[in-house]
This record gives sequence, C-alpha cells and structure tokens, in this order.
Amino acid sequence: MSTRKICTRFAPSPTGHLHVGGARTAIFCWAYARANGGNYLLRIEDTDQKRSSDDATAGFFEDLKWLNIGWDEGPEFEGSGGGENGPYYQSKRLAIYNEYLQKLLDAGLAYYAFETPEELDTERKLARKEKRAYRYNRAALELNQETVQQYLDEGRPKVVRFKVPEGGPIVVHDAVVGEVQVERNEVDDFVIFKTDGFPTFHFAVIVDDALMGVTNVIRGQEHLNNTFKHVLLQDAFGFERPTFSHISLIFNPDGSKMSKRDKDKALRTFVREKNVESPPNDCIPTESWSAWLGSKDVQLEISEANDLAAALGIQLPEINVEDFQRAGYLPEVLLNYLCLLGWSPGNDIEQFDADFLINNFSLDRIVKSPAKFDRAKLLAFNLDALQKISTEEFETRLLDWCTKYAPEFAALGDKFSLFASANHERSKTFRDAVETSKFLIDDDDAITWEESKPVKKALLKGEVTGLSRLPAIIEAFTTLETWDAESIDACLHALADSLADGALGKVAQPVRVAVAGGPVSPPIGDTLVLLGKEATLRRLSRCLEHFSAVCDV
RNA sequence: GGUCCCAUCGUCUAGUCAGGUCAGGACACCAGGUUUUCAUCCUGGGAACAGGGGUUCGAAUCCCCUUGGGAUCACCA
Repeated sequence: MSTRKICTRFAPSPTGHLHVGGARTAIFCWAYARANGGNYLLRIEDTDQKRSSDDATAGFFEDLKWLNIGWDEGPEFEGSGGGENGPYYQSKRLAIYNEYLQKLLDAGLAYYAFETPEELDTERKLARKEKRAYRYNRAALELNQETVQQYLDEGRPKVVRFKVPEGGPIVVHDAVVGEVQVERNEVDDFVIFKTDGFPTFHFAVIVDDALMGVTNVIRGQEHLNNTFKHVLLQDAFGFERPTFSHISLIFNPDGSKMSKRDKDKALRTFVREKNVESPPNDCIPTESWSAWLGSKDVQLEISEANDLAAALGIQLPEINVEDFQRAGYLPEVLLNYLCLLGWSPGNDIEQFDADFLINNFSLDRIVKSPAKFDRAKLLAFNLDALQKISTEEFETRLLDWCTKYAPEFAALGDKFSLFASANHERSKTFRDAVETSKFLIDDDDAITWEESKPVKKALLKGEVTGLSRLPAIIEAFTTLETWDAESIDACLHALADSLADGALGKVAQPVRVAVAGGPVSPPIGDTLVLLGKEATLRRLSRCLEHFSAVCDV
C-alpha cells in the first residue's frame, strides 16, 4: 500500500494517570515501531480544556520513562521527544485545525449548527424513549445562508458538524479485528468543532495523524466505533488512511472493567462494611468525605485515596503504572506481563525482555479477545526476575526504590547492603522486603507479640516451651564475642544440641519471634546481625519479661 | 434498545488463516518432598475447545443459528 516510513503514535489524554491499559497500548505502539525500524511518537491530546492538566502530563512522561519506552518524536522530556511535526500538544495546534476546518467548510463538507446541548439532550432522550437510535436531524442544514450569517454575526454559540457524504457501507480494514463495516446511516453528522473553539477528538486526531505521518494507529477497542467517523474524515480530506489495529480491553479478575474508580470502590466498600464514621486522622476534609461517601461518581484525589488507605490499613488495587512501581514491581516485568495480555510470541515463550519483544513483535499475533489482569501471575514473574538479577543489582535497585517509597530503610546506611542481600531470595517485590522487615526500624521497645498461632507455637507450646529456652540463649549471646552470621549460627547450633536434641528450629524460631514480634524474618543469623547484639539482647529480655508476666511459664 | 466486537483449563494463552498428534505451556489450585520461620526450590495431580446445526472420510479449526460477555451510541478522549 504505502512505502511511507512506519510511524506509530501513543496519544493519551492527560486527565488522570497512565493506567495499565494505556501502558499496554503504548508498549505495542513502541514495539511495532521498533520492530519495523519506524518512529514512535507521543502526542498529548489536551483539547478538553476542563479535564487536562500539566501534572497529569508530567506523570505520563515519567511512567513511560519508567517503563523504558522513550518516544522518538513528541514533547521533549529527559532525552525523548523533539521532531519536525510539532507542536505535539493539541492545545497548541489550534491554528492548524482552523486551517483544515476551513477547507471542509469551503468544500461544503461541514456546516455550522446552533442547537444548545439541552436541546440535543431532549432529542436524545426522546429517541431513547421511542427505542430508536438517535441521529442528529440535520436541522441546521435547513438554515439559509442569511440566517446562518446572522447567527454568526450575533455571536451565537455554535459548533461545526461534519456532513456525512452519501454512499454505501463504511468499511474499515483492521489489522487485528479484520474487516469491519457499518451502514452509512449509522453515523450521524458529528460535531468536529466545539463551542469553545476547540476541535473534537475526532477532528484533531485525523488531522494530526496525517500531518505527523502516522502510518499505524494502534489503540484500544473502545475506539473501534469511532473509526468509522475517522475514515470518513480522512477520505474527505484525501488523507491516506493509516492501518488500524484495535486491541482488546483489559479487565479485572471479576470481569469488570479495570478502572481508576476501583480504588474508590475498594475504599467505599471497606468504609461501609466497617462503619467508619469519619475520615481517620483527618486525612480528608469533612465536606469532601460526605460527598464522596454519598455518590459513587465522586472520586477522591489520588493522594487522598492513598492517605485514606494508609490510615485504614488497606491495600488499594493497583491500576496505574505508578501503583505498580510503588508496589515494588520491576518495570521490565510489568512490560513483559502487559505484553502477554493480548499478545504472545508463540513457542511457549512467556518471559522475555524488551529486546526480544522488538525482535518478535507483530500485529498478526495480537489476540482479539479481552484479557483479565492476573496479579498472581505478575507477582510470580516478578519473583523470577528478581531472583535472576545479581545481589548487587538487587541492592542498587532496592535502594532506589526505598529512597522513593521507604526512606526509613534507605537510611539504614552501612547495614543496607546486608538488608538487601538477606532479602534478595525471599522477596517477590521490593515492597516485600520492606514489609517483612518493619521490625528492623522499629524501636526495641515498640515490639509487641500478638498471640497468633505461630507465635504461640514458637514460644508457648510443647513440653519444653521456646520461652523457657530464652534465658540460656540470652546467656550464650551475651558471652558471644564475634557478632556475625557465622558465629551466631554456630552458637545457635550449639544451643540446639544442648537444649533441643539438635533441632535448630526449637531455638531459632523462638529467637526470631522474640526479636521480630512475629514468625517472619530473614535467615536468623542475618536478622540478628542487622539488629545488632544490643538490640537483640534487649528484645529477647523484653519478650521473656512480657510472657512471664502474662502467663505461667 | 440500535450498532459493532469477542468466545480453548479458574486466569493468560499455543493450536484456527493453509481441517487430520489421547488440545501444549505458564500462573493459580491440590497432594507429597527439601528448608531453622516466611518466601523459595523439587516431584506428581486435577483442570478447557459455550451450546446446537451444517460442510467433510475427518471440525477446536470452515459456515449458520443460539447463548453468554464486552464496547459504543457526548460540544470526553
């Protein structure tokens, strides 16, 4: 068809955060361009004045960068972007859109319309009530030229509509879905310029795609129906149609659409079930709290949602790319996993890196059916990836992560290295390492022992309880001169021999529970070195005192 | 409701386009085993072609219908 250089684009609307569906689209666009020696460009679709924000735009840049899919052309950001076909913000391309609009107007392919949104809404409701499809009735086409001019001169609010030409069915060839067609009368004279003087999405997209040399449009399947409008417009301008690829949506495991609202949903459900009366710790102003609780259409600011979740002690579902970063996933793993949702390289290959992707990506292996997002599989992939990297790399990356999300651990100083290596093999995510090591940064006196099953088992159960062995352990540790993992292990082995017929668990586990407050910690030697001798002894003593006081030992 | 799209284990998928291996892999699950805890790790196991019609010697694969799921019907993108 065309010998033009391949060019794909990712064109987000900066109204929120980059979510996994958008990220997957971006990855596919990026991979297709790379696989074909083409260009991958980023364009910011901010024609919705009310909802777009600069913060959101910056967030998109960072998320894309974190995933390591830099763009060749587009807004300049940390080495990505630039290019001849800018500006890459639609809000800065008004003059261009007006120029193209005029062409349509001159050709009689577009016309002004003056109905108010309320009037149209009434029409729509009526159509719905009468169970017929709503189409704009072309009333404005009946207006004679003088009237139109008069309205224009009066400054009446106006929109511009595209005049759908006569013809047969509209046919679109989609590289993923195949041939799709619709009867022409299904498409009404849609608005291409809004009252605020900005083009609508449909208009801006096709003008930009054409002017920027986009050859392949890869986007979510929610756009499939829009495509009929787009090709009509493209044909009207005489633009070469790009190759369309509509990829299926990503859903939650329960089949609902994965949405940013899921966070509010999770919070609201929790708040209702537990009858939380007011915002804990005043993390949310009372007015917005009641508004939020009252309507499922009201969403909290992302920071408010995070604060509330933290205050309530619940985990919000990860939806946005940043959520996965915060949760301690590796960007290359998220990229890998996202690819698998709707694409597969075949040959039973599942785990691969970006190089493999760009060497093997092709549109004809994209799956048409929608996919559900399975966090368990992502987690398993992350574990595999974490175990594959060297301990040095794990340490470096964990430190980066902690600096951003767990500064108290980043402040571990010369102990960080041991903290990292002790957690390398056992962590599924970076957050895992931190969450199971809270006891490391807690004060010695802040440790409490919840009497859970494993705690009781380690300290209170059996003919000879773990607790009863603590005095001997404390004594041995007190006289232990060298405080390193080997010495501690040797000491514990000796204690196990003398106290428990060599059963290391009988002495190691009580120690672990005593110092950590629970049954989970890195290998006992590392745990105690990390804590230091002083803290270890203090915690052992406190534990002994605590349980001696509350029960007969 | 109109229009459009989709349909293989619980989940992601290979196999479908060029009909012919007891439908393969991964995650999850279950049962054993290793390990001083957790997490790992090892071994084994159950688990799918939505239903019905055709076409054919032969259908997961091609066609039709049904059912189910989804998207979309804005001066949002």
